[in-house]
Amino acid sequence: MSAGHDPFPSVRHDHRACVDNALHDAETLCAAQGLRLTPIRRRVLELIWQGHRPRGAYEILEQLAADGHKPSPPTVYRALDFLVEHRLVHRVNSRNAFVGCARPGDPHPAQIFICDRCGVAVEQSDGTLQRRILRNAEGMHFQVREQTVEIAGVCPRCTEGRHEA
Amino acid sequence: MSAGHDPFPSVRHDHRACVDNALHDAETLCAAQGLRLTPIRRRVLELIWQGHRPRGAYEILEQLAADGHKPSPPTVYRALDFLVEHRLVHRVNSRNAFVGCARPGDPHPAQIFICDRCGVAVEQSDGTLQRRILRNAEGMHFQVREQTVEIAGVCPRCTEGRHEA
DNA sequence: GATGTAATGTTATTCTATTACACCCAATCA
DNA sequence: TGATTGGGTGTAATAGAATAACATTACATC
Repeated sequence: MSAGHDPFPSVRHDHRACVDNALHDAETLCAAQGLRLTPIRRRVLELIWQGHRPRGAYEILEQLAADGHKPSPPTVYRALDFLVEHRLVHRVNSRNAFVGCARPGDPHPAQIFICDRCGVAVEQSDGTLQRRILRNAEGMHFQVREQTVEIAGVCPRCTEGRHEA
Repeated sequence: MSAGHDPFPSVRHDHRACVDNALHDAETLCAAQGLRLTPIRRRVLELIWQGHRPRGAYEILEQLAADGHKPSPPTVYRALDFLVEHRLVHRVNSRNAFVGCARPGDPHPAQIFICDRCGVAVEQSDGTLQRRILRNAEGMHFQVREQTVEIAGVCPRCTEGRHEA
């Protein structure tokens, strides 16, 4: 993995470590909160972390099928609901897809940058930006429940012409 | 329409004026740019403006059916594509729906606030917020193409207990 | 009228998500 | 013990959102 473009990872980098960390974090978090990281939930999380690009529910479903037994949609959506609810993954609304959360369990809303070319998504959590949104909401007496901030464009790696998709 | 909670309109307010303005603006804009506001496009825009709540494509389709002839999905999606492309309506990604644009033709990205209870959506265009996003993107050498900023919560009218849904 | 392009019509299909109901299993308690 | 309960999963059917591919029509221009 070459340097210089962090935090944008190469779409091809070896991220066994990412997966391992994510699973470890998830186990710690679930243990701490008395949540059940069942085999299905764990496997879905693992599959999502196979890359840094958001994955659709049916894409995950196909991958689960490769394990030998193809579950039906509700099974996958239930696992995803669990993972989203407990902040282990983010839903990417602009793509109807799901991506691993960089700060599992942390309730901070994130801004997600998604590359149109390689598909890699990276999250940020800019407190200033977030406070600005809350301030604007307050200004109109709007009570915020949830924020969706997604930015599509071209990541630094792809800008340089070495499209890695 | 009672005062005190602008810019959040009542879900029940009489907005013939909103619709009329929107259609008038659209006609002006299309004339100026040599675009064709065909009957279908015009009707779809009109239906979207029937309220301040985002509408799904199939909801629009049903309403078109009431006109006597039920078009097929591509027809509606094409009209929506046109309206979105020329900034007459916004796509609300978090709902897979469409809402009238308050500043038709203006290329400024908007932040959309959507009430969970009454469904009303209001847009804002905070330059400071937007610049902050662009700055963050620059910081990671990310070239922005499109921003999605959608905030879900409860609008002032619904907060007061007089849910208007 | 012939031509080229934009717009619409039509059919089928793909992708995304949920409803409703059955079943299993482990924890709890009468 | 066994009855109950609740969470998790299995299954079938369906709803909802979006697009592909191709045919046809409308319209401006030459």
